[in-house]
Amino acid sequence: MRRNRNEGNAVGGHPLTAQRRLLLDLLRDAGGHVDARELYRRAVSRDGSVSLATVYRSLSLFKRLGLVDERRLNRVCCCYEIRQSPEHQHLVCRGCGRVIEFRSPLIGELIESVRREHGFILDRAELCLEGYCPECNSEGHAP
Amino acid sequence: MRRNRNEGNAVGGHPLTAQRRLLLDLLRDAGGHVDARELYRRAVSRDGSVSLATVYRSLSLFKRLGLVDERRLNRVCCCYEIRQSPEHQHLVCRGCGRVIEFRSPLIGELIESVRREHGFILDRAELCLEGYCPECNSEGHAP
DNA sequence: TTAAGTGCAAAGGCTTTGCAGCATA
DNA sequence: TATGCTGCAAAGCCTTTGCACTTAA
Repeated sequence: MRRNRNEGNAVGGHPLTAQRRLLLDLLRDAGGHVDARELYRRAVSRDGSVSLATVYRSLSLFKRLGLVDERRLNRVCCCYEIRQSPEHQHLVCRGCGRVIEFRSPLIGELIESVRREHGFILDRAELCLEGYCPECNSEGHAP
Repeated sequence: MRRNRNEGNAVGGHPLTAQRRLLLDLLRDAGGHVDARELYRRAVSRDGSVSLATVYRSLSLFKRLGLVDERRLNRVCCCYEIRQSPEHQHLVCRGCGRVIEFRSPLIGELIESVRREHGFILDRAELCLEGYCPECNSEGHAP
């Protein structure tokens, strides 16, 4: 893919090239939990000439601009997701591998209590809960 | 280091070799937050012939046996720590990099609420809070 | 012309694995 | 002897980086 003309909107002062637009679209469609490799695969299937380096560089830019969040949902690699309005956390099922998003007011309370007790100003809270979902529990997949 | 005679206690049915004993000692002394590379450096300084492969293999064994916990405190590598009685979580300062352990009853409440609302049985909760500690805040290191 | 984005390939860093040798039972 | 641990080296992955080319202002 040769770089196309700036496609209208810029992102944080950086031109929205065709590659960046494609990657942002894919991230939006994915609705979260895509790793760089998978994003690259999807990008290539739409445009065979996108490079993996551009995927990483774009993700790095999106992170800096606060457009996407980087999460560690497994041991090996990072997952990326479009930043959404409500703060949310993840539940990972060790049995079937699926990831569920959830929200809880307790997270906010926790952050506030840490600020009160330790004087920390927090700008990022990442909570990863692992266990077994109801289905895997009932089917005896849990150990 | 040639393998020494089993030094008394076995760990989970596996012999406590000199290497494993050394690594467990170092993990205990470290009191948490050591990555594999650092553990390897410390091990080598006490015994020049320990290999990095043994460090990883031992850590993997310790994890399986539940002796150590693996944490992701930064983007790059894992940290390991001896499993301690009280559940605790980590506060990471983005300014000076120091890591503070803390406990909160809210974590337990959170796990219970997830069980109630989603039916998940959780066996691992990893919370990583990032921000700026009081010192870095007052010195203006925070952005 | 200048600054910045891209693709390609190579390199970097962390982790795992294959293999042969040796120790323990 | 048989099993399992170790060191060494190589390979595997994920991610970053150097370079030359191209594009847009």
